[in-house]
Amino acid sequence: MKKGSKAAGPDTNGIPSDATQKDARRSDVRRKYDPEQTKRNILDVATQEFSAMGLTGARVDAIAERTNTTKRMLYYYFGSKEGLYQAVLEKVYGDIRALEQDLHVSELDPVEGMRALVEFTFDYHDRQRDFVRLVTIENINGAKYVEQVKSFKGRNVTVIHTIEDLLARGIAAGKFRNDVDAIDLHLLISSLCFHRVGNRHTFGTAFGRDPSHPRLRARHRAMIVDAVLRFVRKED
Amino acid sequence: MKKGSKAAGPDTNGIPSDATQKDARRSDVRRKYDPEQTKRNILDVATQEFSAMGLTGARVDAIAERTNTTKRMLYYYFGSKEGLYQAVLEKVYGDIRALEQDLHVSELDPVEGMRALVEFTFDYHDRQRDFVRLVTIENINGAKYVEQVKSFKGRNVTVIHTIEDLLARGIAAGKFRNDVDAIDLHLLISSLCFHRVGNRHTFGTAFGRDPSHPRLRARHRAMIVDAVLRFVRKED
Amino acid sequence: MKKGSKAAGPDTNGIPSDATQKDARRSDVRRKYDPEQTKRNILDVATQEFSAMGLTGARVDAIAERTNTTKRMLYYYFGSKEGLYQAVLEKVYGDIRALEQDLHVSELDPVEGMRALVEFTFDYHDRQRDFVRLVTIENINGAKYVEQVKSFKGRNVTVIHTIEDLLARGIAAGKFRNDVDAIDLHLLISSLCFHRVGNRHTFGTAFGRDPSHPRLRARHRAMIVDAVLRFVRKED
Amino acid sequence: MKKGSKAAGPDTNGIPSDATQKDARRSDVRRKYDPEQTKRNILDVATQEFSAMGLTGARVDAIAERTNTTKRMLYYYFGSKEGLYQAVLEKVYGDIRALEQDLHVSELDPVEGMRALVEFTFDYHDRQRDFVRLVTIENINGAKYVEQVKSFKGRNVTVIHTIEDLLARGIAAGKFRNDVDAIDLHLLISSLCFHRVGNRHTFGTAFGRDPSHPRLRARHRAMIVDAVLRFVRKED
DNA sequence: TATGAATGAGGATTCATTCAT
DNA sequence: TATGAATGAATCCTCATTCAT
Repeated sequence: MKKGSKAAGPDTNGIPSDATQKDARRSDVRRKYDPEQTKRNILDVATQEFSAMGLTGARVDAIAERTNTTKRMLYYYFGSKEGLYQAVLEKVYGDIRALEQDLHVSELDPVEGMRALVEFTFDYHDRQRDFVRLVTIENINGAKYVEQVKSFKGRNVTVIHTIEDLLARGIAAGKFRNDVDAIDLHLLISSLCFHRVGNRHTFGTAFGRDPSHPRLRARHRAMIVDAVLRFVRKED
Repeated sequence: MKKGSKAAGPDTNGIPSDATQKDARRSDVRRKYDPEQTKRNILDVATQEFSAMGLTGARVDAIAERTNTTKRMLYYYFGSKEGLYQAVLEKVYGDIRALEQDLHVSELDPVEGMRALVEFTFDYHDRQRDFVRLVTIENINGAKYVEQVKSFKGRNVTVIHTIEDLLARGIAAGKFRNDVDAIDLHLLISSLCFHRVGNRHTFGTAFGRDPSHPRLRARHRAMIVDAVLRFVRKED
Repeated sequence: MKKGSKAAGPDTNGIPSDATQKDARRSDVRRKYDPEQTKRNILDVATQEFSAMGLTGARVDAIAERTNTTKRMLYYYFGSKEGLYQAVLEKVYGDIRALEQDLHVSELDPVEGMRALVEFTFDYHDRQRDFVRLVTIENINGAKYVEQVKSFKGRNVTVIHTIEDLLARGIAAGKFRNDVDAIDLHLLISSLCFHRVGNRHTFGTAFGRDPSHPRLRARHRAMIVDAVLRFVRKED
Repeated sequence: MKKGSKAAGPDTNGIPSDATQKDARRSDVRRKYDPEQTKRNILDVATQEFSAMGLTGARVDAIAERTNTTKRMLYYYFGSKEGLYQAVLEKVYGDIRALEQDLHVSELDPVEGMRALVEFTFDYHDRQRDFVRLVTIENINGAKYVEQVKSFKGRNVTVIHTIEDLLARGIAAGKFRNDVDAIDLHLLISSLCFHRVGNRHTFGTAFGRDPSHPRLRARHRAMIVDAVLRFVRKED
């Protein structure tokens, strides 16, 4: 009984993975030799498998099987299972970074900007489960692989700058307290957005509530925004 | 050469694991056949290995090697790798439950009680990394095994009761707002306490800060208490 | 078409290998659990395969197949293909060393002692083709593995001592010249005994003569003894 | 990571290989399509790889990588790995043959001629390590491929003729004994010249002496000449 | 209760070679 | 003539588990 070769894996339970195969086929013409497509296809399937099964749990055979190509190509392009895993991390971190470009928080008033940032963070984690899971998996690996991902550090620097800017403007406007560290605040926001996604299975089992249910989701979103704004607000 | 047989594993980086082997030898007399001791010994080693490597990453051979006994005994007592993993979960959830008994929050004033609860939750997660890791791992497994752990559901019910009591008394005392759901609040507290431990590796890599450093630890503790209290406080 | 799984391999052409399987079965009772026998059996088969195919050419599957046990045991006892190869080297060097003990050259008159040493060296190389081949293979590997073989260095020291003793006594007796270095002489003797075995295939192809044919063998033996004695003899 | 792709391989330890790549580029004009140059380039690289790693140990990918062209060309010109190996043998045997033309032993007095022949043989083996290694490798292959090399047999016939001529003239001059077989003598000379090169790694490991060191080299050369002359000399 | 030996099924990786352009 | 992409068949190795004592 090959565990990894079944269609889904433990975590996907019905909800389609973020990495859709649609992308891999977007060109109308299905050319036979298309390295970019081949790589993308492998990467998408691998993202699913690694995020569903972890690094050790993932099966190279299972990945290859769901690919349009063969196992050999996986090694041809990515060298090893670990190389493929790293490429997945790279892609996933690149994706979130690209999205964050569109958030023009600096143009908003500090309170609204903070709200927008939290909502974006919330929405991103809520939707990009693969991302959340891969981060979780990296922490089990002791962040061994993410260290080598170029887009990783850069991404975090950007976020901190955004938060620093918001805090500074909020303080200047007399809205925010002046004793909050930007990195600490980022940790706080991340915690709130990450945990309910990453640990939703134990949460669901414990309380019979699926935190990804739309109603709960909306409530959590509001709660988290509220909690963050209360936290940074200057009290008289 | 053998990956799993090295003393530590990816996550322990210097800090001794919670499951010390000392416990397994606490009786002065080393009797020749002591099933209970044997089982405890296996369980302690397994806790380290599973929490360090994950379910799929853990190696039965590696566990057996660091045990005072042989691999056969592991199967004799726990039936299979999964059985052993489940026994580890069972033990770990039992431990936290035992500790929570000592928290007599109901005897404190609601604000102080809330502070005490948050601090307890913070300290527990901060110290019991194995617990945090195993919860993480369970979420990668889709909470498949924790569902069968008896002490699991009970534990959560207790926590919610504690929070409901605190909220009710805080509302009655005019200190807490009355629109907070107990389970949501539990999730919020958990998020803040869990994330910084569970994801400390990626956090450390991203920001060059180790969240388990004493100074940072103290600041986080205060911040989280502050954030929770601000969140539940009734505003005029 | 599995190259390595055919009974013999390129070099054995009909002549039984030195490592007979007979040894592995010498106890009348074929016990089911006999680690020593299992190891010996694997080692014997591996000696054949490695000496016939080289380190890279040898196939672990082929070795396992001709064994009384499974491939897994090979890894159980020897860890890896390279580990097994090294164990083979160890055994083969141990064998020759054991044999050399029986040569009591020091009890003979220097000329007769030298003759005996050369004849022994000749006979050993002539018979132990596996040894010769494995040395050859090691030289292709850059002597990478033999360096770690304990019995290797010791063996060579012994030979040099023997030669030094013979030379000294021969010089004292006015029979040998006094300008011969022992290691150089050892190299000379080895060259003559080794080459005709190690390179007998190209030699056979080139001249249509099989140097292992009994008649040729005897002539070579006499020639080599003659050449060595002429080389060391003191001329008037 | 890729074993075979490193510049050298196990045996070259610092000393440049005989098959320099310079040759492949000797024409000033680098024409775009130059089949001869491409072939020569492949052959040179292949000589290095095969002589360093053996037939099974050599990697087609490694060869292709160090080539100015692609793997496909390798198959285009040589058909298969074995075909390429055979072409390398062919080239290497052609080289030695060409050199031997320059030795005009027949014009020398028999003793001097014999000395010249031995010195030439010594020098050739000493310098052409690739040749020595490839012969060694062929013997591991059971001389399977060299049999099909045209220049092979011819070369050997020539050498024997030379030796026969020297012996005959030496006997006629009363300098050489008359009971030496030309092929046996060739074997003896080859042994002495070949062994110290082919087995220099195990020799070096065993005695801490590198036989290719200039001082040792000179001494060996003299010793071998001496040994051969003593062997053929007519005694009174 | 305890143990070293043994194993089948699977798992990652590499190989020489061929295809489409 | 030349090339990057693609591949099936091995090849080495590991895993959780069971057997015989």
